[in-house]
Amino acid sequence: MPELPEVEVVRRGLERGVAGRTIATVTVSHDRAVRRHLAGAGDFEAVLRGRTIAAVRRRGKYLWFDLAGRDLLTHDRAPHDLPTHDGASHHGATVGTALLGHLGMSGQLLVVSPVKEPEKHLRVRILFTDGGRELRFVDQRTFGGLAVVPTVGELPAPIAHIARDPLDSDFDDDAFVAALRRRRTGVKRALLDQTLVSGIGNIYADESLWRAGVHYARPTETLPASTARALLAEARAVMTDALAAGGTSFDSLYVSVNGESGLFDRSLNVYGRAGQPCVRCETVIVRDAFMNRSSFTCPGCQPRPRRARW
DNA sequence: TCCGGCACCTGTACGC
DNA sequence: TGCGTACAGGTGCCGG
Repeated sequence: MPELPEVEVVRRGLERGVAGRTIATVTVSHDRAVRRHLAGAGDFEAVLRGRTIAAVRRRGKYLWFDLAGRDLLTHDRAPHDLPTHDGASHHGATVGTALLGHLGMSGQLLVVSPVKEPEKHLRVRILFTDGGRELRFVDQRTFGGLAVVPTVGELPAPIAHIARDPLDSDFDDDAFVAALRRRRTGVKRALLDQTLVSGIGNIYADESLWRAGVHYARPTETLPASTARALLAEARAVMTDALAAGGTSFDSLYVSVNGESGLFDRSLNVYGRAGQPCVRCETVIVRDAFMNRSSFTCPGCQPRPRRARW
């Protein structure tokens, strides 16, 4: 499942593979892949033609391509008419255009030869004017998607609410610790809230909690600041390690732009290890149902709080 | 405003 | 063999 380290690996590959190139044609073969592009698939294909990719950027698990050149989105409408996620206007702000993407559960952005056979779940194909390798969005479960959106300031408008991630140099540790302790929820639910801290998904939430010795159902308001700070440090460490290993992969659903899988799954200590002994204390790892998914914990290292909350 | 539950998807594994 | 069901889970929406 692509979380921050996996998305960053993909971003770096895309930066090398498509930055500076101009889009020739776009083909959408599954409308759901562009469902966030409200004007529809035909418009999506049309507005991208002739645009040059200036840079490939990321916040949390979102990726976007900054588009240079003429600004089709602002051509016919004044900047203050541009919609945002909350309906707010941004009169006077710097407005640009970006191709925004999210990999969802199973999305892949591949840079491949135009003569390569189409993948079974190929959803969007982007060809470039130089005739070189093309960009493909492949997504089995179609939780991911692409959209052409306005950028306001440094961010695409639809993701203005996404918090910085722990690997971002401008991430504010003190503000995070304070905000986490103000919440009235379970600590894992808070870690998965992308408006509080971005980039953490189910795998790295479980790994971070295990490293910090905190149970996922620990109420946030009972966390001492020192524990909250330690948890953040572990989240940062586990994602840094995963990034260095090229990301985590359990199967072929997560791959880099070259189609290669990461190796970090060999380094996971608790996620997916139900029934196996904890590498730290040898207590058997357990799996609990949580938020319609799974939580893996070591009952020895991460005792369940008396007052659990999730 | 904050919090929790759930729909959205498809391929795979497993039990009967 | 074939069918039904559980499971994987990030995000956004909606109701309380």
